[in-house]
Amino acid sequence: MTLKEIAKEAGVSISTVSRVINNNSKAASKDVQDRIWEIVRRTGYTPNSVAQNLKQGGSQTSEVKSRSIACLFARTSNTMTDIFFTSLARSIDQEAFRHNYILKYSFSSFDISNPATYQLITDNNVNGIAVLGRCDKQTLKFLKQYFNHIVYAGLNSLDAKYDQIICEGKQAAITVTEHLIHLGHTHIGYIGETSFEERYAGYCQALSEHRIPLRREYVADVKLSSEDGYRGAKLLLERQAKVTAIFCSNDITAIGAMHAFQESGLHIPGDISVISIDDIDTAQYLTPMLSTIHIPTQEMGQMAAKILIDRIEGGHRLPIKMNLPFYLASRESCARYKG
Amino acid sequence: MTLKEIAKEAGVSISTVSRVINNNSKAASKDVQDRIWEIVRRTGYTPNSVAQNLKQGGSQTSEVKSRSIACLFARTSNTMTDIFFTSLARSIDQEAFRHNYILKYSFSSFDISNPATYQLITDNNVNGIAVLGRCDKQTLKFLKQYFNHIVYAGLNSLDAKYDQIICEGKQAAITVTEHLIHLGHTHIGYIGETSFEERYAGYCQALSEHRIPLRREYVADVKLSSEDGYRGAKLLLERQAKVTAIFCSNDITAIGAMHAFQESGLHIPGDISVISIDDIDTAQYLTPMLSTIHIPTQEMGQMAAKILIDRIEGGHRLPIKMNLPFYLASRESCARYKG
DNA sequence: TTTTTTTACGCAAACGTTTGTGCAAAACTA
DNA sequence: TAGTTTTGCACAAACGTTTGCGTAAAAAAA
Repeated sequence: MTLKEIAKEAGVSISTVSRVINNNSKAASKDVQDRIWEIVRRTGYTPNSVAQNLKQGGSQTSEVKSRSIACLFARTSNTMTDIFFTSLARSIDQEAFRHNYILKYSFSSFDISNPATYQLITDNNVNGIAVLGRCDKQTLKFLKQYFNHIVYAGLNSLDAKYDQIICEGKQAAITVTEHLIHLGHTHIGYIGETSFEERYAGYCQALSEHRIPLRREYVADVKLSSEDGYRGAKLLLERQAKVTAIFCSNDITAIGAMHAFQESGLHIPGDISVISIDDIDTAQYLTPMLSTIHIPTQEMGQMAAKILIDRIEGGHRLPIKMNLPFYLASRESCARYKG
Repeated sequence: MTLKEIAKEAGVSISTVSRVINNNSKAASKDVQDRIWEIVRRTGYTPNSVAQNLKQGGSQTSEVKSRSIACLFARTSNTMTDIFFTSLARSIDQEAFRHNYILKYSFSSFDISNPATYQLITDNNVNGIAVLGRCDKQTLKFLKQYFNHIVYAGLNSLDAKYDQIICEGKQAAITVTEHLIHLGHTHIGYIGETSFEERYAGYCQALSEHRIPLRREYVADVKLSSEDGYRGAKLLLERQAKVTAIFCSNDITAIGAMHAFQESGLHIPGDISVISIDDIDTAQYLTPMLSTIHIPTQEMGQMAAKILIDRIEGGHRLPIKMNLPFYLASRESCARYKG
């Protein structure tokens, strides 16, 4: 069904049909309006959004009513199975829904050779993008060329010129590490990523501020899956690192690490304390219940979507940097050091 | 940049530019071609996909080269944080990528009042859709009107007229239940969804085939989060159900259930065996390691994408029903009944 | 040299919309 | 009744493409 066909059937011109459907105001007589709407309903006509967009938007970076946004995952790793990013994206989706926006392209890792990314960039139907996770300046600069509106959401701060929703990963790491220190631990291990990693930086800083030497053999540089956590813990065990507490980059990694320790007969938290960051849904149902930092992914995604949509609709304002608070969910996996 | 501008600058007609860029064959003289490509490169021209699509596709259900597909989540619950669906979708994304297809609209739950769904349906840029998870006939029928190509992926079979990739959830449930029975258990509980649920049906059937009465008080009808699993287990404990083994709908639920049991001082598998379905990454790193059914989500997603793309490109053939095998990952959480 | 084929390119229509302009007829005003 | 405003609608241009058709010039064949 097209406007043309409706027009023919109703015996009016295309423009009249278009006006009736869009303005639905007094662009036509009651009689004509009724006739048109009847046909629309009967035939189940829906406007061809492609044509609409062509007509309205025109040039590539359009500002038109496609009312859609995209999520881009900054890290090339297996982000889509990473619960942190998934719930962030999901929350963005939900909030967008409330504003009658839609989220497409929610899978694409940023990779210009990836057709999804390419199509995303050249597709003038996307009004703005949310960049999720650690992202370097070059990439952001590049994206800025193609998208009028960008909001970043993640664990580390950016240049002040970008809209950003952050929950300070470094601070969280410091909080975690100090929690262990306050419990009397001084031999604190780290399992997770280290390079360009805020959480590792926080770990180092907290140790240094408390005059605790950073020992290379206490650090297992691994990726962030359960398997990696398991391997990381095994590595520390093999090295016979005399750690009494472990800080894992995230909960998933912690699950793997805890298993490795328990497998070796160590008791958590009796023999070794474990703590991490994320607070995924299952964290409080593990045995022992995992102490972790709660990151408000729900709120972060919500704010990211809100700001993005606000930018799209409200024109330009000064960039916002929004800091959302985390909190320590102290549960069973950490105990006071009894030396 | 538009064809028009390029044409003007190169001193040729629009059609020539279009032909050069698309056919890149001998539609123009070497000289003209070079001139055009130089301008294209210099200005970074990219064709306006909206206009392309309008021209080519035309009507709503187009068959054109947008090379994009969509995922639709059949269940309205929190599917996007459900690891099972996430990894399915992710696998589809990866496979699509290999074929130079892209996956957009990966979040949308099927809900016609949801603008994402609406836009998805009226957006003629999507060549086909993959429906993930339990889906009733009416919905499929409805979708069939709007999409030329549909493939279903999930745990239960459909009418033979649809392309479908399935891993028999009912069979998996039977296998799980029989595994418990073979271990000597006769008082077997169930935690998870029951209505229209293949897994529950399998549980019932297995019990019945082995002449074990189905007891209502052994069944906790809950949703599928960890919290629900926890509550389900608590419920059984409160009822003082004398179960010696529990079958949970999925791993996430099982994590919550295990925690509830352990919290009550029960030992797994010493006092109670727990088994479930999914085999998520963390399952083997839990303590105790979770016995579960491994569902080949990776392969399922891959096949779904393959078939969908094949349909899009190869025209119509007879519908395929593909059954992928599961296997029992027997780990620590189940033990022989010692009565 | 003439005829035929090929090459190289332009013209214009079409895809389904939106929207400015124009013009009759109907409804007011004087 | 004549003049003015309003209403109701059609015409046509435009958005950026693709593509069938036409044709002049160049190349090949006769």
